[in-house]
Amino acid sequence: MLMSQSAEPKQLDIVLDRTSPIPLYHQLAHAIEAAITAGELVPGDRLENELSMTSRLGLARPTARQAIAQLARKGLVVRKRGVGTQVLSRQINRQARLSSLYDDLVASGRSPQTRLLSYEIGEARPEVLSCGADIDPGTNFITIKRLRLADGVPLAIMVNHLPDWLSISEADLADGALYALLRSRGINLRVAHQTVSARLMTAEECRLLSDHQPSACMATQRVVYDDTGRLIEIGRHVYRAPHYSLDVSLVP
Amino acid sequence: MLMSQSAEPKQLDIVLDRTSPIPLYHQLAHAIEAAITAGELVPGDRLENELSMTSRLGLARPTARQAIAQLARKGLVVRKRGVGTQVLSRQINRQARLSSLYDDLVASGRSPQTRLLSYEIGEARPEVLSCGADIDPGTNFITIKRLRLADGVPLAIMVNHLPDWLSISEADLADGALYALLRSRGINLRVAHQTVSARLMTAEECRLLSDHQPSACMATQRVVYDDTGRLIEIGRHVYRAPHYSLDVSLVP
DNA sequence: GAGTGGTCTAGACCACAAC
DNA sequence: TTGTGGTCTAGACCACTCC
Repeated sequence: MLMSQSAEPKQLDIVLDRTSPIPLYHQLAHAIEAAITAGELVPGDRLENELSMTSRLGLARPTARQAIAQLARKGLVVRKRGVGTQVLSRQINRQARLSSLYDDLVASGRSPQTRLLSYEIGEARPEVLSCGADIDPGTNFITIKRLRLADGVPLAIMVNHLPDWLSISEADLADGALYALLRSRGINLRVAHQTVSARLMTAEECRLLSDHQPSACMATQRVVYDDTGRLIEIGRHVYRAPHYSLDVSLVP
Repeated sequence: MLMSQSAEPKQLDIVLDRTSPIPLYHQLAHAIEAAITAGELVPGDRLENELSMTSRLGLARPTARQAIAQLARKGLVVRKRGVGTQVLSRQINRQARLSSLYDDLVASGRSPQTRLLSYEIGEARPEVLSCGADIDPGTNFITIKRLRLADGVPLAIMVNHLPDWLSISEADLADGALYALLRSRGINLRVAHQTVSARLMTAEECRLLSDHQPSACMATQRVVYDDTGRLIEIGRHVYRAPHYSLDVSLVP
């Protein structure tokens, strides 16, 4: 039912600004994506073909192809030789994001708080060196331990190790959103490797998370780099099980 | 330390086969990737620049760009305007795969077994309809429940729902590798959405997994499509906590 | 200023799908 | 046979980085 052929491709009302510093292929991709998310194009609809689109918009074919290829990589459309380009179901379009728990809580309308439990600077600890990243042994790391609460309820214990050239101070951590802080410093988080496992809480975790009986928790470890390959963060987080689930989109 | 500039870009010994049906940009990307994984290019090395590479190999620039852009998207190299293209650390190159537990066990040298607990065909159950995928209510689904063991030890309980047009029979499931089976039918698994959470086992899970005391488990739910947007599988799996961890690479 | 990648053009020919 | 996307060429100009 998804791939029912609509007989006629839909022409979109697209306006390109050639004076803008934004690349044309990006403007085009954005316009098509907007039409899809706005429901102007629904799953199964066929896009206007490349030749028609390029002549109508006054573009060269490779420019339009670059835009559409981007959407195909994102899983918004499928391209089939001899057939055309079709819009895919919105359900499969969610992308894996490198989001923080803080952002997730804000997005879901809850009010997160953060309590800084400890802040230390020192040489890389064994658990940092053993995380799989290649680390210059001389590098100093800032180690922070924080408790995250949502609407007053303890949710997670977060231990983060950050290279000290980032110069993150205790004051920087006051408002709690570590990834927002990094982004504001012009760091583009690029690729992360994350391991997730489940286990019973330790007694200390139980105490910090105000659980009276030991229950299950989710333990994550992530290694985050920036787009130039610099190691930015190693995080070991423990989440109260019933209060948190991890959403991941996999692209094989 | 990672981004130390090597003064001289390294010229690779690349042979392209213009009679091959494999696209030139793909041959080139593969050759460069092979040089990186073989250690011929090490992290921090600079790639030969585009103009030199294209004139040396007799290619047009867009062709070479397409190859290098592919590697940049995979996180193998970084490109910087005015600087060049550098090889990134191998540590961050692991990609999220849509792998099955079966493949993972084989890869780690253990011998997986699968026991089929139940096999039913019927209309979509509520838990299928509520999974977030848009499903034609009339579609029939095959529901299978399996127990996965590694070296004789129960590891996971797996419940899968598959649309019946796939015509998966009980016999098909004998050797256990569901994803391998799907691939052999020419289905390209494309995008999945997966939710992971931790909780305590239920009594029945405890019994099936031969755990005498209730312990933590990891529960995953994944929705899998193919590259044309067809719904292929909905899976709800429960893993014994200490025996399994999920590896995920995130690309924001 | 020299060297790099980023964008864009205006074509060409081919492979595949549908009719 | 016609229409579609897939690949490829041979250039052009621009923006950024480093010296």
